[in-house]
Amino acid sequence: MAGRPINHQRRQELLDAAVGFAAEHGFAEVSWRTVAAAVGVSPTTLVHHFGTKEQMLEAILGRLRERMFAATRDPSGERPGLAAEARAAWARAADPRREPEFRLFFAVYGSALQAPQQFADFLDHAVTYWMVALIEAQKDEADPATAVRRATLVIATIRGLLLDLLTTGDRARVQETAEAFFDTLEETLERPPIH
Amino acid sequence: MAGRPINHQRRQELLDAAVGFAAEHGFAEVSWRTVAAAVGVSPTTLVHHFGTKEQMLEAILGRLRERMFAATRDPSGERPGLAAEARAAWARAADPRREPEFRLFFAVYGSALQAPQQFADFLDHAVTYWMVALIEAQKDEADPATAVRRATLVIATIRGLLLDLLTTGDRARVQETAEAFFDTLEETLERPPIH
DNA sequence: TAATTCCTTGTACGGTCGTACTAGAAATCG
DNA sequence: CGATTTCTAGTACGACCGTACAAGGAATTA
Repeated sequence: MAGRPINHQRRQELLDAAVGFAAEHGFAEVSWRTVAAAVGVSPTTLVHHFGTKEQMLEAILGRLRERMFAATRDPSGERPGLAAEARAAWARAADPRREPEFRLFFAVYGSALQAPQQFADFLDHAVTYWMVALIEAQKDEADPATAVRRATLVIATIRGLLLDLLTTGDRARVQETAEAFFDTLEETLERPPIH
Repeated sequence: MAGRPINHQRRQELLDAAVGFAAEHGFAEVSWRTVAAAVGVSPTTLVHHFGTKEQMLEAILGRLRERMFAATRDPSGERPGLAAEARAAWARAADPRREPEFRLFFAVYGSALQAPQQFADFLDHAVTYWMVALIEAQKDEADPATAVRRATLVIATIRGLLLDLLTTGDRARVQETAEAFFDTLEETLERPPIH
């Protein structure tokens, strides 16, 4: 009765390859034929696994979002303090090997047409995650309002510095700025203001 | 001898219309035919004024960059203090009416293929401008190194917050964070650290 | 007025795009 | 083995793309 089983792993392989191609050549270059040629399969094979091109783009975006979220989250699950965690997140994101990925991420980020809801959700998740981290960091004086503001500021700063890092040729300038920011963040959290 | 004079104003009109279309529909939708249909002229007319499509895209990017730089700079030329200036820059950039423009700006920002040098230069100009403003703000204790870091941080923060503003549905959260950031920036500049 | 140059338009060509259709090879179950 | 479903590949079709070419109307100078 039942025929050949569906090979889910095969789809993941093709998806990873498609993400790699998109990160390297940009979204504008993504087509059935170009991706197929780069991967080494027939265009029809990609159509068979993804359905339509829009579905393939959504799949690429979804996987890209997963990687971005994994990059900004501490994989160990430990909470050595907010400043340290922010520092680690920066170090992970500022990895030059991730540059093509982040380029593609930001390119899609600004686009109003490419699945904006997905990225809005992604951003909200990031804010929530950091807000929780911030509240846990300063356990006693947990003011939700300032925690949200600080989480928003940390995320925005890291993101803005990453944009700078992708654009400028002076990586050292951005790197030093990031370290200085984390230093002041550490001081602020260790010595909370009186008022 | 001489024939009909070149109408430079006509090109600017078409360019403005093209920028408006690109900001509204995104770069992916820009083609001779689509822009021509939106503007109300023949595709051949656009070809005549811009030459090739790549040149038209460059013209659009150049004009977009001009608007972005004008938006982040104080048109009055006065220097009421860095924090006030940063506040004004934020107010100008966070204008909801500019949202399509900024969307397009960030969409191109991350792209590695679309004239990256232009945007690298743009960023360097912005850093230089803010650095000068910072040094002038704290005239006596002018440390170039920290001035550059602070300029980088201010730019990155504003840019990151703008990205957040374009993505999230909670504008108030971002707005409050921005105001809090400018407050602390003001305090930091008025009361420089001892060390 | 005649010549010259710019502005605008229509048409046509080669190329790439997404997608549908057909068909053979591979793998699983009765 | 035979039936059934998945995987892969080839082909073809209509649509849009950027660009080149030809031609008529508009504006300026000699």
